[in-house]
Amino acid sequence: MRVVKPAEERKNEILDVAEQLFVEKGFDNASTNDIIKEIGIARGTLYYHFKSKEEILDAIVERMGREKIAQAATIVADWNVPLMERLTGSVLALNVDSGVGVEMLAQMHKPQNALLHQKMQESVIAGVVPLFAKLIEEGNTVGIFNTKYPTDAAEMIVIYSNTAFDELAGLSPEKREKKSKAFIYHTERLLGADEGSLAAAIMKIFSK
Amino acid sequence: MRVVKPAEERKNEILDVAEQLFVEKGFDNASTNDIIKEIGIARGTLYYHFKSKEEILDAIVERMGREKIAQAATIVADWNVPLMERLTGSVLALNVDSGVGVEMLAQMHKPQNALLHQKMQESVIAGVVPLFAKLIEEGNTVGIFNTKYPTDAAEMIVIYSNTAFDELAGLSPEKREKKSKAFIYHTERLLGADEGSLAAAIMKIFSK
DNA sequence: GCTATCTGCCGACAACTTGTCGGTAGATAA
DNA sequence: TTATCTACCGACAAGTTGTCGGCAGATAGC
Repeated sequence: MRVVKPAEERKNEILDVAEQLFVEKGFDNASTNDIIKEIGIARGTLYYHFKSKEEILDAIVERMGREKIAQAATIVADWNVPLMERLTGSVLALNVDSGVGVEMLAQMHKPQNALLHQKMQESVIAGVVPLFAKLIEEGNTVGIFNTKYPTDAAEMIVIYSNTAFDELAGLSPEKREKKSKAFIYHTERLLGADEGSLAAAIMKIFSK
Repeated sequence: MRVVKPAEERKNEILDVAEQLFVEKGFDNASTNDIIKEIGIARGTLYYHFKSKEEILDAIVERMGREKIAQAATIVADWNVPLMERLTGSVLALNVDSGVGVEMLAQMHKPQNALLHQKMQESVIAGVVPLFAKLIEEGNTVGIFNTKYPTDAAEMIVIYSNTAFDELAGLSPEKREKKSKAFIYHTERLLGADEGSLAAAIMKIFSK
């Protein structure tokens, strides 16, 4: 018996299942057969909605990226919150919180998911770096930051946080503590902020 | 007619061809058939020397990583050269020079090669970061650097340079110029070096 | 109400993939 | 001179992605 659904619905259904499988087993190890069996549709149906496996991956990345960027954007745009907290908050959102769960992020950093991870990184960088750059420029004029290259500083922070935050997962509490402090320390330096100023903002976020 | 070679030789032959194909077409798109046809051996021969395609990749990464690390190590250990130049020299070696050519590095950063790239990055980071960290500590005691977290600073520099240097390739000369300057600027800040001190060291290297 | 079309779906099939395995050639050892 | 051991061979199993002709059921046109 065949079940018919509107294209958008089926597409999302496929993306949901594929996303889970890709993250869980890795893009290469999860086959299109796994996807269609899980949903209970035929081969042809899958290829009716997406023209290749890679296109499914791209759609997933697009979707996840959009969510993350949107989330960062709301934080960045919240004028009620001090500048410094908006910056740290959105960096955190990008890496630990975010629509996708923590365990998912960990999965994404496994070698099998290198492609997914890289595409996500590109997507997020493209979307978020400009936002951060504006924030940093704002900080420049306000006087809490001081840097000649806001965009590049933003890029460096995003890239590093993205690759370093998952190392954190497998570390002992002390090492994690140290690495986090180091990250904050270096972010302050990159932005030309006073030592400890960012750390203070982060404390504020967590005490809320 | 069958040609017999000592295992080591055949292994290297396979690695050479595989490396070229993986970089050129991507790990997934280059098939083991491509490899054996190019060399002119049978399927069984390939799997006699390597137990999987992935093992071939790992061997390639291992070999490339070893070369890069060795190269960085020689530069770092050259006591005749000033500290600052040793640091910049080895960062450059890691990214633009090195045994593998420039065009190869560009290929390696294409999405198809995400896995190769990621594994290489891990390998290089593990090998090079400790070297850099020592160098930075040395700079701390000498007084040209000033940072609380030498290891993390080293890591940040290596990771960022590794992902940012290839963006450079596709940029206009002016943007490239600006991005390079930004990178140097940020490296100085991370290390707590005087502004312009690293830039000067780099000039020295290129004027040689 | 009766076709025609259009949308979503089906599953067999072609053309690949990776990895296995029994067997073979030729150098080396006994 | 025979046995063994190393490197090699190629057919094959099991699985992969993507294609394609055709079908079912809602919607549109008459």
